[in-house]
Amino acid sequence: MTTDYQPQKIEPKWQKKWEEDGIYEADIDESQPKFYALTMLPYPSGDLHIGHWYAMTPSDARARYKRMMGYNVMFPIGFDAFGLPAEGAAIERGIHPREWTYNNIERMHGQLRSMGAMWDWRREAASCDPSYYKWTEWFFIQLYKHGLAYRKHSAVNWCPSCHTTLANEQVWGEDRHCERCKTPVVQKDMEQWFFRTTNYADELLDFPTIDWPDRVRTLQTNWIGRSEGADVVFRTEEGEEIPVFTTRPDTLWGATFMVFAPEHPLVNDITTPEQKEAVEAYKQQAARQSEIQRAAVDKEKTGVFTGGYAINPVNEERIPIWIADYVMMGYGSGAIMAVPAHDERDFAFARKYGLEIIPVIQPEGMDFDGETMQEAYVGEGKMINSAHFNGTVVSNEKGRANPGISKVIDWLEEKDMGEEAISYKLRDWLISRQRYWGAPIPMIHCEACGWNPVPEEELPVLLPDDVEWLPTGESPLKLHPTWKETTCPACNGPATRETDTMDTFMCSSWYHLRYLSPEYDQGPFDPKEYDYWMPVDTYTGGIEHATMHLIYTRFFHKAMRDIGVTKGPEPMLQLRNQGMVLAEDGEKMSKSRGNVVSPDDLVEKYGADTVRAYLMFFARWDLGGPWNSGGISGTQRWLRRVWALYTGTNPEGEPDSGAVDTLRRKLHLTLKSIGDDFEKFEFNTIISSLMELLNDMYDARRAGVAGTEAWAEALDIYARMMAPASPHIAEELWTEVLGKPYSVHDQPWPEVDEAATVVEEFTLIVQVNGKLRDRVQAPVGISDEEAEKLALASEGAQAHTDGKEIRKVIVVPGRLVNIVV
RNA sequence: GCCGAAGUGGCGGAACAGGCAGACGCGCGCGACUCAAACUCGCGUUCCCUUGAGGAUUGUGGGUUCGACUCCCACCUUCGGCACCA
Repeated sequence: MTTDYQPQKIEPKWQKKWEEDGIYEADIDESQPKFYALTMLPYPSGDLHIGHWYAMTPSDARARYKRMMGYNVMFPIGFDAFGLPAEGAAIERGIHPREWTYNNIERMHGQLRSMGAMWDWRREAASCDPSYYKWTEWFFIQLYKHGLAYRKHSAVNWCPSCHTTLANEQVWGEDRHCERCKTPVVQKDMEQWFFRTTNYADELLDFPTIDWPDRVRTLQTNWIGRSEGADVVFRTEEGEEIPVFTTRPDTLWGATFMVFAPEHPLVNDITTPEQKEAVEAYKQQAARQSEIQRAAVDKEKTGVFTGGYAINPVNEERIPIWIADYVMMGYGSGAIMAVPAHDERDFAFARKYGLEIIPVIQPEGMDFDGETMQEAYVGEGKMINSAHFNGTVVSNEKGRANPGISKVIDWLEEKDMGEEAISYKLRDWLISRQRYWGAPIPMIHCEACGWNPVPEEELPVLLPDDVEWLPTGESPLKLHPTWKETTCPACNGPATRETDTMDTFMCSSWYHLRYLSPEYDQGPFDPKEYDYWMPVDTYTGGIEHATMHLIYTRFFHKAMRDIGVTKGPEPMLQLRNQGMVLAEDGEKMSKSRGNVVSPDDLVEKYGADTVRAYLMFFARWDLGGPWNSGGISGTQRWLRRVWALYTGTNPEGEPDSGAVDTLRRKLHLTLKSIGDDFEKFEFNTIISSLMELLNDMYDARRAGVAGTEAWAEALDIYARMMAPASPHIAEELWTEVLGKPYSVHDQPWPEVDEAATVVEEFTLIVQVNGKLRDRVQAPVGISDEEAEKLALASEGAQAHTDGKEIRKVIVVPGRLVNIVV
């Protein structure tokens, strides 16, 4: 009667039935604990690739496991559907971005269904849908009304290939390239919309209530880049204030010159006529350089004297002001006090240009001389050359924890020369994009009234359909003849709409909220759904979003909490990152390299259950690694053997003594470890445990266990344990082969029978000098003395202790005996 | 340069509150089934040698310990992130 395992037949059948029956539809149910399992939403590129499968199927398996554990689990899916590739298709092939996007979504629906995941399709959301971006616009207005969205003129990152500005987080790597298209960005002076992420810098550094990987916390912490120190006000000779930020106010007496960023607004005022030419030349060169990119990493410092002087407030010293491109306009105040004796960069600069070096911190037993110092001293010591602070101890601590720094800050504040200050590397989030396919920024500009938000009752500001793309790559919104013409909400006079759209990371900052109630039209989400489901319990996705999406979405949540829209400190309680599946050659998969692994082909050949299991099995989920096409036959064989075991004929015979206990013990130990592994996201060992148990079940069947109660129990539990990883075959075996009530996915996770795992005997390891010499069977609970006796008497021990003096015997109860000779 | 992660058979990987290294799988070898192949099944598979009561072995070198893949110190390699951040 044995038929072959035919996934191509069973899988579509069950997928259809599960969806028709709505078994994965999760609704509010106060009688059950809720579990919101979320996986990062895909961009509708048109093809679900193996990386999506690698990210999603273990997340699905774990959501299924949680469901069987008695949680009311919601596992939604949707599309991050705005973005540039759709416009690329429009330019290249003349297809409207909407059409291209929805065609792709349609195709990906099929692919997502082929996975056999427990998506609740009723909760699907696509960010490009007007019913969605209406609320993206609405959120913008809330941020604007609460002073968290603002417009400013500044130097911004421009991607010449995408024809748009980018946020700081979206510029990557040494060559400062666009995160999306890898083109090096250039600097442009533009007026743009920003969100005040920096208001939340300190709160974003705090991860008290969430279980997130250290790696992500570290990346975010470094990205936010908090430094403690002081703002100190220097002055020009004319009395103009020059605020500077320093982390080392204790070295103020060693400031022998100042350095301004070339773009610093005071440069023109302080430059003397004699220096004008040199300064102008340097400024131009610096501007050009930032455009060509600063190629050299360790390039030599350059700079030019402005001819101007500043007064150091602590000692009234007159010090020269230079400009140099190692000072950035975007950090601190764009000007620094230079203390060459105690800062490596300032030291290099001072030596090169022959500037004075005055040591002000000195460790015990040293006698620094500015003329002869070989390098900057950055360690601890006592203050010298610092007036009444001489002798003050300076430690290696940062900020207030350092007694020297702390005392100087107190004194500066007392004398009104400066104050304690904290500086961050984090910049405000630039959200304007000069693109068409994004959520419109719902703002209107009027010559008379300035900027005003579109009245909320007029939302959404819809994207116009009749648009044209020029080969220049410019946004069609700007070029549209009438779209931007409107009236001012304040004075009713003629006004123009903002033609920029929002960064798509704004859309993805709140998609987990739209999933709650994608049809809801009284607000971005139904508060009842929010109160039941939020926060997200488990969030899975790639590490590459550590300093982009994952910072933005935390900011968004906190800002909205302060505005009164969301609740609680954090949106996602637990985060786990999967690794990346590389191509078989160890390189990144890409169409141009031709090394892409297609999940569709694999599903067609092996079935979804095999692909799912292999993705869970072939690598550590958090690390990923190169694809190995050969290995998949192993998981395919496993499922075939499972099938054969359930559908084959069993040999006649009575069970061997002990075989039943052995099987039950293994069964329940496996059950226990699989549960632990699901909790810990260790998916590879889940599959290997199932394989191991299967081997033991074959052994048990050979030993005549088939037909016993324990055998029936094993078949029952095994099918349930497989259900999360390989849902289709589990259902077929459960419902059709075992004839149990549909559906296996509505069954509770089996309970571990602790009694079954108990053993009477164990293998006692006998070591001599830490080396394995024998193994003997011993009863559980054996006394240390008995164990020692047993070990000493063993053959292996005898051979290695013969004629030697036994110095010591260590007994580890229930494990081993180590004899030291 | 700074921060972080990872180094275990031919390969992917198991095992770490310190206690049998190499589970599970791929690959490979031998055998069974077959006219043959595929499938399937069984056995074997860390390395070395003088083949046995043998030795070595978890990137390298030290250390702690009766005992180290696991803890500590130093270093090497690979991969990610940041990069003149004052």
